[in-house]
Amino acid sequence: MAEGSKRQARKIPEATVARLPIYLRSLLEAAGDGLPTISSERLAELSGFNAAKVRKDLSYLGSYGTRGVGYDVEYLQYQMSRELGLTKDWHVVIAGLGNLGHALANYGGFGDRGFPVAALVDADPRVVGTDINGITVRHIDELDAIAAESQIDIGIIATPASAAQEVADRMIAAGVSSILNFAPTIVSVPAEVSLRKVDLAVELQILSFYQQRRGGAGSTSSLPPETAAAPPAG
Amino acid sequence: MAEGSKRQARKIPEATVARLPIYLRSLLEAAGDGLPTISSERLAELSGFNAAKVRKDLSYLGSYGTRGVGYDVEYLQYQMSRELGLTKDWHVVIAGLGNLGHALANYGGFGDRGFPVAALVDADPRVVGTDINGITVRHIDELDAIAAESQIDIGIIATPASAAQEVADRMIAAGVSSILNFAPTIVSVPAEVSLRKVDLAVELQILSFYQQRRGGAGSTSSLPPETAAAPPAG
DNA sequence: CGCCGCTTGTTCACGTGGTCACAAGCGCCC
DNA sequence: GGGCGCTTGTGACCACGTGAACAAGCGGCG
Ligand SMILES: NC(=O)c1ccc[n+]([C@@H]2O[C@H](COP(=O)([O-])OP(=O)(O)OC[C@H]3O[C@@H](n4cnc5c(N)ncnc54)[C@H](O)[C@@H]3O)[C@@H](O)[C@H]2O)c1
Ligand SMILES: NC(=O)c1ccc[n+]([C@@H]2O[C@H](COP(=O)([O-])OP(=O)(O)OC[C@H]3O[C@@H](n4cnc5c(N)ncnc54)[C@H](O)[C@@H]3O)[C@@H](O)[C@H]2O)c1
Repeated sequence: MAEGSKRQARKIPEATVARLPIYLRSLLEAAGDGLPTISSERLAELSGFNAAKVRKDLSYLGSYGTRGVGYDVEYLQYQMSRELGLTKDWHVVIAGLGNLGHALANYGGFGDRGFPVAALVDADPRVVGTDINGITVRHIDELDAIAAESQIDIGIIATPASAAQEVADRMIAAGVSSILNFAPTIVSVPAEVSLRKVDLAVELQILSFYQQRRGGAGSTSSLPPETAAAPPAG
Repeated sequence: MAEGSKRQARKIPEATVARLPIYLRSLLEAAGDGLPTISSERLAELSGFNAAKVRKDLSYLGSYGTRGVGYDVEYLQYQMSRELGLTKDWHVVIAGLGNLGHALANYGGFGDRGFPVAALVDADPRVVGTDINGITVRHIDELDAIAAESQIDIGIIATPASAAQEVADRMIAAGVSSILNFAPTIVSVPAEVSLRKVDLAVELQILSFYQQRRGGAGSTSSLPPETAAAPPAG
């Protein structure tokens, strides 16, 4: 790790990191339209942010733009992919093949974009052994063996909340250091493991909060157009 | 400030609003254990934040704690539910009954907690008319009629990205003012509509970024335990 | 009835993130 | 080759969110 020579040590703000994938997707769209370069203003339109933020975010990656012209779409795409670590495949394991796990396993959008599903695991003997999208579900006890067979980078938790912490612990023990949790519960992980969560119920309740504030309680169908109190439309 | 009769005018920070549902879930857990009161410290443990933040967040709701004792679990639960607008049911429509839409429609966790699925809509004639979890899928063209029959509060978009904007527009035209978007694309809505998005690909790419920074590129199985660079474990 | 320990509610200092504005720099055209 | 318009990159400023620290206040105990 003692590289030193590269001034790679730029620390990119967390908020910026979260926007990079959106920029990348917008660039893909622009490339599809055949545009050779793109301005920060146009990129802002496509990605839903404002131009100043776009420029500042991109400046963290380096000075890849040309004043008076804009950014070279293909080159910026490459640099951003590299920064996001998308030049290699990241192997994903999905734990819990119920409603949600099935949908995720059948979804083609992962493998397409550098996140191939490498394994599926469940604890239910009725599920273990079945095939989903060409992959055989194995027992979660085999997780260490699975990780030994092929590198597993990312674990997705789609089990009931009660099992989430245990599943996370097992993943970490098997060497997984990035986890995406769909179960509605708090999962604790050591500092060197990344954890992100997607929580449906939380999202709905946040929507509920702002809708109530707006007075959208349903009984009146006439909306007073004066009541502007809806922040989460960013 | 023209005082205003209600002191309801407290503006709760957006970041706090996003944590309220987590607190509420933690309170539910505490109530299940039969605890009459809970301290900010204990609530912080359960919800995964720190005690100072918990106290500050709760103070936005009002002074519902007792110094030297803590917060009355049941009362705080009630106040928080009221603030989040959970004292009434919010009717949900799901658009797009593919992989993901099916999983969502079959999921029991919504109705349980005040978000009953009131309708399902799709554009594919092969899907329209089928029953999912006891609800018949209708054509998206009927959205206005559906909204006229029964109030629809929240729309969930689970269609391909290419259809997301159009579906959102139709929902808004039908009077829906809160939308949750699962499609990986930018959707624009007027200011008086709340929009939140859940984007799987973005989450995976964020994980990829931090894992690469940590040097977890897979070829070397020996992880230098010194490289701590994994913020998203909040 | 007064003291004491415990926990809240709030204040303050700090860091992060967002917005604005503008000089620097590039390409193009005359 | 010089000027000119356009767009980047960045520095300054402001708003928001976070974390620590502490006085205020409650209940209980002697
Ligand atoms: N289905 C949805 O649309 C949806 C929406 C939001 C959140 N969620 C959350 O996602 C999670 C999964 O939801 P679901 O509807 O698919 O649930 P589900 O009950 O249909 O499936 C859960 C699966 O996990 C397996 N499992 C249980 N314990 C396990 C363990 N210890 N190790 C490995 N596998 C185990 C079960 O065998 C089952 O196959 C839940 O936490 C749920 O709250 C689901
Ligand atoms: N399946 C997953 O696990 C998953 C994960 C992440 C993101 N997503 C995203 O969620 C969305 C849905 O994914 P999916 O796998 O369910 O796709 P899918 O193709 O299986 O289903 C899409 C459904 O939407 C319907 N539809 C198409 N156009 C429509 C329109 N104009 N109005 C109403 N309905 C319409 C289709 O008939 C189909 O039933 C996609 O945008 C996808 O990228 C899915």
